[in-house]
Amino acid sequence: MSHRLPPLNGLRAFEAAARHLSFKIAARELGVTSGAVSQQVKALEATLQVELFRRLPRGLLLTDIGQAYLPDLSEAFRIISKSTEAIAPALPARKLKIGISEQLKTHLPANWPIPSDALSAHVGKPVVTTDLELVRSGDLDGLLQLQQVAAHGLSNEKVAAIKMPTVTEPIYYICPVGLAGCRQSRVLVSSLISVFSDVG
Amino acid sequence: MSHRLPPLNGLRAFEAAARHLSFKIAARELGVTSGAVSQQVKALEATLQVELFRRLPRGLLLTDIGQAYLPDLSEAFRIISKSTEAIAPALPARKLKIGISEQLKTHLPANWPIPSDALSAHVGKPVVTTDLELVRSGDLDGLLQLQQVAAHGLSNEKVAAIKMPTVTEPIYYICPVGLAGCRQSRVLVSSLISVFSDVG
DNA sequence: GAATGAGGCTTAGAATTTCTCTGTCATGGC
DNA sequence: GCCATGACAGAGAAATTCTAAGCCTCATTC
Repeated sequence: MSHRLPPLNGLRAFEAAARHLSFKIAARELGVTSGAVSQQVKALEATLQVELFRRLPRGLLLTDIGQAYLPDLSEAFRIISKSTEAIAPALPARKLKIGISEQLKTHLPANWPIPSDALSAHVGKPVVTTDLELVRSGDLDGLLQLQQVAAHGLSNEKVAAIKMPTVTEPIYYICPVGLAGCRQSRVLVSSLISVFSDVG
Repeated sequence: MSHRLPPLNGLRAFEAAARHLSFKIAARELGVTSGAVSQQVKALEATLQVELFRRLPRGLLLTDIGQAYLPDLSEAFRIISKSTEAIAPALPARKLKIGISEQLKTHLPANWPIPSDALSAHVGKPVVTTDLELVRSGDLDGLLQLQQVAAHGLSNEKVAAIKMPTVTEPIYYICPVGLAGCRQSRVLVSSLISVFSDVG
């Protein structure tokens, strides 16, 4: 059986907004701006030729059609979420935001993480910085650099090494303690080991 | 309840390929190239960190994981398809491929159909041509032009009019008889009437 | 064995979609 | 009246998706 499906990302935006009756809150949940949610829902309404929401100055009301649509969509997404969890228990919540030092940057490929590499699903494009405060504040999830620095309160481990002709430079991964052993971090570390060398 | 969802378009590609055990056939069903399906499935596998297919020189086999995933996905898409049908009975199957004459083109906005307009969900970017054979062969779904021409075997109707200072130019819509009254055509015609004038 | 066709893979770049940012508008509360 | 809130709109940036072309591994035919 072949399905005829509307824009799936638009459905996701609608479903989140319908649960909260708010583009603003849905945007936060989806990790995008409210303008993006607004555009997605509007495009979906145009495709379907139906009105799903009544817009108020401060929030949304579901139309009867929107109200009828929501339960099935929520159920479908629940099925997808549940079955995805069953086959891939550790689906990453989002990509890690990593900072890398200028020095380390020269050793990495220009478009690291390589788009076709599995790591790119777990780590976003890095920011070039060594500012620990960005990690402490939560703006970044971690830092990768070649210098060892004091990083009180954070996990600070030697995770890989760059073998050069005369010396071996260790790579340090500094991140909140809670993220140190998480799946994304583990994938990041093993990717670094395959690009460079183990800390051995 | 908030869902954690993998790339939905990737799921769509996987589900179609899994039903057919063929990227080629799935591509035909989805209206894209097999390369596109291949890339989508590969990206999904990378995100989930699982193998969903075993690739053979001529076709696919599902892995155990892929086999486990398929029924739930098919069910979720069936729910979405069914509930979408219930609220929007005439979801367009695809966008109409329309040819417009050079002359008519000068009267239309440069980026017609306007992306934010409802028509853009029903009609793709037009091709500039007056070649009726493209309609007969199925390469185009219809032609819009200002000259009346003989078009045996096709529907050939005056659908709107351009009011100029000294004269009124009718717009002719030529298409296969079967498409003349379909939803996309009707949206197209009413859009032309709102841009220009009724044939009155 | 050689030639050919089938279908998946890969890559680069084109095309499209999605996103962000900024400013506007209509409230709603003080 | 002022300010805050949240949806809307548009332009352009960013990301994703797509196409086209060529490569690879078979499987079949001559």
